[in-house]
Amino acid sequence: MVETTRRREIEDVASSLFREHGYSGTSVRDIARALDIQGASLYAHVDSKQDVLWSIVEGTATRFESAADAAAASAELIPTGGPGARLTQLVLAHVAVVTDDVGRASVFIHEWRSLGSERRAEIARRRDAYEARFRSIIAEGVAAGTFGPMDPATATAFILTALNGIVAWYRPEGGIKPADLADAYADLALRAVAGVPR
Amino acid sequence: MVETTRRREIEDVASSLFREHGYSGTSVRDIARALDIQGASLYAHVDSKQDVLWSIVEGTATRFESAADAAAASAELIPTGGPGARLTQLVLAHVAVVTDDVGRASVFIHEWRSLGSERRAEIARRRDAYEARFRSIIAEGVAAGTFGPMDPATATAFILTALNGIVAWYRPEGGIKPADLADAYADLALRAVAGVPR
DNA sequence: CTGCCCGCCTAACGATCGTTAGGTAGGGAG
DNA sequence: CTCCCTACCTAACGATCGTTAGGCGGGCAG
Repeated sequence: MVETTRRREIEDVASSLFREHGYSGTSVRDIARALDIQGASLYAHVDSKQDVLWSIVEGTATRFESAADAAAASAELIPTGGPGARLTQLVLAHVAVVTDDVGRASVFIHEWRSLGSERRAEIARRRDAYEARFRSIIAEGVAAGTFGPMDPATATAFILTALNGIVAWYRPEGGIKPADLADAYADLALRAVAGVPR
Repeated sequence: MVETTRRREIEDVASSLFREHGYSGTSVRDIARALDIQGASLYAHVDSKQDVLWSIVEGTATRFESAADAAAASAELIPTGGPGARLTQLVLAHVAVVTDDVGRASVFIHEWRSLGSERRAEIARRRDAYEARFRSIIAEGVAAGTFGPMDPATATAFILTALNGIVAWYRPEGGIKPADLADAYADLALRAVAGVPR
């Protein structure tokens, strides 16, 4: 069950259907119809409908984690890289992953609850760890006086849900360049946590 | 089809089930089981499953609109009420509606796509109008130099999705007081758009 | 006491769900 | 030419979907 091209096409159309109608709201025959084949023919390429969801969710989780790793590594290279620079890199990386494939990102963000309990637990754990990257940077900035004062967990929730909210409105054909969006969102996120002269 | 107590109970359990499993992922028999009655018995109180979704979504839309009206009226009374004060009132009002009934808010935010096309179009129109309240205040602040510089539409998307993201993590029993959350989110939103000394 | 209405019941309908079984056309390899 | 494998097909399965029809008990009004 390890195809390359056809399997990829299946996950592509499944992503956009899952994004639009949800996992439960999309039938196997819906996915097949988008590929101009019969519903039962899909089972030559996938084990089950859950299998398709898992591939999309797990693959996207890995892409987010890899991008965050790369962002942390690149922030390490900045000589003056305090919490502000590190948070900026993390936000830029997150937005890039989202805009690179909005369908898959949307499914990862919203449809992971439809997974079976063991797989759902794994994703929950990895999401917590991912969120902790943001939270610890913000906590560090608050402790150093660069940010805040504020509750790091609340600020993390605010920023991360704003970034994930991109999937609710962003359309690649809409004319907004991904890099511009990432820069704008990094500015907004940074200002939200930055210490303010009151 | 205008019950008071039983109908309300039905929409309450439907809200939490729709929130957890989505509209498509929740069956009429699931809703009935939570009320300890048979699936078919629900039809003594509602016209259809879509009817339940519509009641929840339409009622919640109205609550958001009313709260925003009240927020605008209260901001009017503040003598020094510039865009900052008006945006603060709007954010406080929005967060209050969300925390007052997270289940209904979550369904309104995520499940309106499952409505029929005419009703979906109505909600889309009302959401656009609601979003425009935020956008015009931000645009005004940017024009006055109080905010920005930034694109008001992008900033609106950032803030509004952050506020709506509350439904993804907030649990009333979690110990966070709604008023504290609203204050913290208003601070974060205001700082995000505030002009920054760079 | 009688009758009615309200809230729930059981039974069933046609449609659609995810999935399996078994078959077939066609192209590339020997 | 033959064989096989890939990619698809038709047909069907049991389960579950939203919804309708018709019945039944119990409390309230007359």
